[in-house]
Amino acid sequence: MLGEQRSIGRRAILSQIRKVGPLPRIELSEQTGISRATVTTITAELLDHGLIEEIPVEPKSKDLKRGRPKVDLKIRGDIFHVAGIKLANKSISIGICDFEGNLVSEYWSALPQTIYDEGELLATLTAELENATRATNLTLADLSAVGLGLAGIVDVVEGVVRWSPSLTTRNVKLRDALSQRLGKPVFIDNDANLVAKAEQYFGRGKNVSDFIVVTIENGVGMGIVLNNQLYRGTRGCGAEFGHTKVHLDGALCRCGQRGCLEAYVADYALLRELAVGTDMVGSADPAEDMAALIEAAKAGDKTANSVLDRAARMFAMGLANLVNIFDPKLIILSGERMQLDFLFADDVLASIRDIVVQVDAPPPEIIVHKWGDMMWATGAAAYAIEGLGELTLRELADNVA
Amino acid sequence: MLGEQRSIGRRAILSQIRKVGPLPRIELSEQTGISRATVTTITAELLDHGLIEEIPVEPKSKDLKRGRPKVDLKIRGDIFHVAGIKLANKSISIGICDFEGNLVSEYWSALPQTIYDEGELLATLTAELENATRATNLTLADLSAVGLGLAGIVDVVEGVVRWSPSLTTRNVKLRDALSQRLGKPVFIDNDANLVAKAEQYFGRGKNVSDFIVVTIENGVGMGIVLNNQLYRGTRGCGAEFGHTKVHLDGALCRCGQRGCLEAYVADYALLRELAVGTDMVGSADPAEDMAALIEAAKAGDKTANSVLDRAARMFAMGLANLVNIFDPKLIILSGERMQLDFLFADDVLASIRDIVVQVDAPPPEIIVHKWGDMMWATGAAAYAIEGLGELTLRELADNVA
DNA sequence: ATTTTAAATTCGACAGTCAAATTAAATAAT
DNA sequence: ATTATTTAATTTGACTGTCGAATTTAAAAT
Repeated sequence: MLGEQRSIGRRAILSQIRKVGPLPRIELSEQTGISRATVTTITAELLDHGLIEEIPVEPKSKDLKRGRPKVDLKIRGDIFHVAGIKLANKSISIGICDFEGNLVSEYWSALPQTIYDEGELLATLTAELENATRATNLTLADLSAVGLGLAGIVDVVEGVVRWSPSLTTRNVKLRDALSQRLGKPVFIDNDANLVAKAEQYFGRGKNVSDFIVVTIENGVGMGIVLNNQLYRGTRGCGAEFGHTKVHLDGALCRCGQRGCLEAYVADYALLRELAVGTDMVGSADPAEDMAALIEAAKAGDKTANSVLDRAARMFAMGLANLVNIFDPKLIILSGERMQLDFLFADDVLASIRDIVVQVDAPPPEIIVHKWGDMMWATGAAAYAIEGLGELTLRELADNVA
Repeated sequence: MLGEQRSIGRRAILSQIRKVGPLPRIELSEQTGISRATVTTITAELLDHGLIEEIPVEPKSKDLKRGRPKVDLKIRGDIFHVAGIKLANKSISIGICDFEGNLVSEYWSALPQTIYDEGELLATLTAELENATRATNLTLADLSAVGLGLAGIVDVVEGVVRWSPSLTTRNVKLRDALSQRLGKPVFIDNDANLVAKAEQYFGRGKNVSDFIVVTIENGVGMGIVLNNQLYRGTRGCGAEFGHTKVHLDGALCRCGQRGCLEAYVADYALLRELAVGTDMVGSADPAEDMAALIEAAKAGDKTANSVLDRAARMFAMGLANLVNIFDPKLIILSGERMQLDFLFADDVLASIRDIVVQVDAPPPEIIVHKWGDMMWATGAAAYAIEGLGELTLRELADNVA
């Protein structure tokens, strides 16, 4: 209980500065409800520790006013650098951000393997991190923290990967192992959650307290933000949107079960339908086949349209269920795969409105947000920034005490 | 920010006393992390205002120990009495509780109408409340607050019933209207949420921070407790579990849409299947028909079993989706309708385990909790108690300030 | 009676917030 | 140029509230 109150204030002020960008103390006071006096003392502390900085001048804003000019405060970007890593199926992407969240450097690399044992993965991650820093004027030692996202089931509290398609063994204590190896704090999470983090920090969820992010990559992922924080189930395996059942004894899913949403909307689900009775597919590359499918549909091919149509309707049904369960303010469909545009078509989104319980209030906003390849890594970096900020604040509290 | 810290302490201590029953100050201190000194001052305040009381003696516990004996503190039941009202389709039940949560009196009455305009409903509620108090040695004036639950979509923050099958008009400001009429605070909510409240305060969710309650009455309802508090969507229309879609273009639901879970598991859904091609149903009373259906199934009738079987599997699928989305620690199937036992059969619950994403951690516990008729009203009363406690604490803070 | 033990209270130090007064830094007026 | 005005930020002093340590209280053990 001791020193707790000040910690709350510090956290409130720091996160407010991060959220609404450069702003003067007086507005901080108004927005947080903390008195000017206290804002002064807290910001002095944060300045002292280098977490924030005053912006030299404010070049003469809109209208010239008299009185002592405001002094803007902002997060000091150059105090820390962090790396965000997204480990994908056969590739890895790494983004290096400063503490303000500016992407300083991007790195992408193909990987020879898809599945690793713990030692191999640690070695690979370390090596690729070094590669990524080489492209900048930084070294590995300059990074203050690392965020890592990978597919699978991740116990965030313990830092353990319960299961991942990228790992040969279960229950790998990846966070601590990597942290020890790198000599700096590491934060790991499921990759769908990282997209939610990216949206929350840098994207369309920036000032929204409750929203849901649905991603389509290979599978269908989901991140839930409630009350400004990521909701993870009790075992870290909630939010398995792709494996919610949309049909009793339905189509077979990669996971071995039947009727999963994923088994109706993922690449493989669409392509296997075409495998019988058409010659539309057959190249070795699924991406190529998907392109052919979409092309055919656009050209008016009835079979192709039928396949895509059902997928879209199943997807709409899944989304409608999310609305019925969560009644969120906002759903963000986030991803980079343009070829899945058909799932995000306006009429799909419109049809959701019809299969949702009706109220007088406006239905939740559903928006499509297309990101580049770096989105995932950015989310991982956001997670590292958040964790690092928390660590630093705690350290600060201990120092003062 | 002023006086806030003390408020936090007060709330923590009061709710801890309520949660773990009579306990001495020293344990309060340990459990809340608040120092003994502060516990003394806060409990003194609460005692002063009559919210809690010391239990005269603790008759000599297990082993005789020396030292100053502990003095247990408990919520003072007789300081307040509240009524909880559940407005059902053609009946109303009212429970009167003391501030400790003890059910002092139960009342049930059939209603002549199912749907009311605002004035009629207010009059009915007031009249029935008076009837309910008549059975006790209390009068309406002795009630300090009233909780009311009814089916429909309720905006809890504004106290407005957006829509209800019991009301002829939409957007009725029921809370304030009833509050004004009765001259005491009123709290209203959706009835499924009230069951969750009942479980949280008096039932199986007592010391669980995150759980989901599914109720089967006429429809299928759900209440979600996350982080110790009820989750309501942004428009107060989340948690519509009964209207999540389990089949694309599926069975027609009462709500006019297709494929709702309710359209597969509710009474009317089962009976309408039997209406064609069997003579199993046909009495005027659905309850009687349901009994006949279940009887036939037990006797081995293939059609009856087929009907019940599909309903059970659909129900399991819906529950599995909840698990996949929320990954809760606990799901409580709460209700009184024994005739729906088939939905709660062990093999149904077991089958859920198979259609849920597998992890090493144990799957969520799914328990069946059968309550009596008063459950709903008890939940409404719990809501009133909670709200009243909050009001009283706020008042206390203002008085001191 | 006296000692021992443990709960509860009291006391004084300290942390932290805030309103009000003061200082700082700019423009406007003379 | 100098003074007045205006507004942001800081400083000051009062006050709230928490906590550890010392003290008091109420019992059993000696």
